[in-house]
Amino acid sequence: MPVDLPLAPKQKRPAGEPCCEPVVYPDVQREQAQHLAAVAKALGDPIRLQLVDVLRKHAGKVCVCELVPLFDVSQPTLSHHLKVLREAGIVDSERAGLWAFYYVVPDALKELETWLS
Amino acid sequence: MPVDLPLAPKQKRPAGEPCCEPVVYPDVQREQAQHLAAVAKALGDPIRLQLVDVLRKHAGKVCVCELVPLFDVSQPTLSHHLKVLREAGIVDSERAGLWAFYYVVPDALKELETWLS
DNA sequence: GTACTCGATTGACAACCATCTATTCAATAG
DNA sequence: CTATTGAATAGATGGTTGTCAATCGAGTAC
Repeated sequence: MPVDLPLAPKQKRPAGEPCCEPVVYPDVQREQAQHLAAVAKALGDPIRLQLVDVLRKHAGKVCVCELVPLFDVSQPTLSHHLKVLREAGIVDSERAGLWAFYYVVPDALKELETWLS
Repeated sequence: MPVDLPLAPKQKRPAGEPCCEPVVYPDVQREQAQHLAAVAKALGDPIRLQLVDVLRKHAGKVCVCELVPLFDVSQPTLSHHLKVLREAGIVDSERAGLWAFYYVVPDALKELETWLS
């Protein structure tokens, strides 16, 4: 994840010259940044963040019917948020008859946590 | 941050009754979730995440003129992203003559990191 | 079978977002 | 003073997002 920008202070510079040479950003990092940002983006809604919070607290699988009454949004809206989290790879679901049970994918948040620390 | 959902399995239930009682979500947590989500949202763009990454790697303050050539976006667009990060409390800036130097606010990401772990 | 229930999907709509070009503002250089 | 420069702002635009009401599909209960 390191970048190694050649970061000269450049307090003063000659008038006509450019301020600094363009630095190539490694593509590997760019891809990882895209993934990290995608996870962060999925967490960037209060309802989704609380959903993840609830699911993580109850380490097991949680029925959607338990989740809906926790929030002041309609059932389709909550279903949409769960879909966003699923597509970001943060949660997954399992059906049992009529019910759907959601859970946090193990280590799905680890990469972001590592980057943050 | 704990939630303490009374999470009964509810494998089967009588037909007419509701699936589960509504559970009150503590308002304290709701506010914290809003803050955490705001920080995550600001990180939810690849360019902004890479900006934070660059600024964190170079523990000092970095001139905007160093940052612009790193990305394939115009200078106003980058300025916009820096503003978003500033308004989320993640970075701050300091002017020295014509130049503006940005840096990551110490511990700005700590709350999110703690929540993630 | 019919009636009902849970959850996902669809379609619509307003709000927001990332991006650009053009401009402005402040500071420096001459 | 004027010209130039680094960065922020304004305005426009196409795309995305959060939300809801309505509907659908699959499973269950009778």
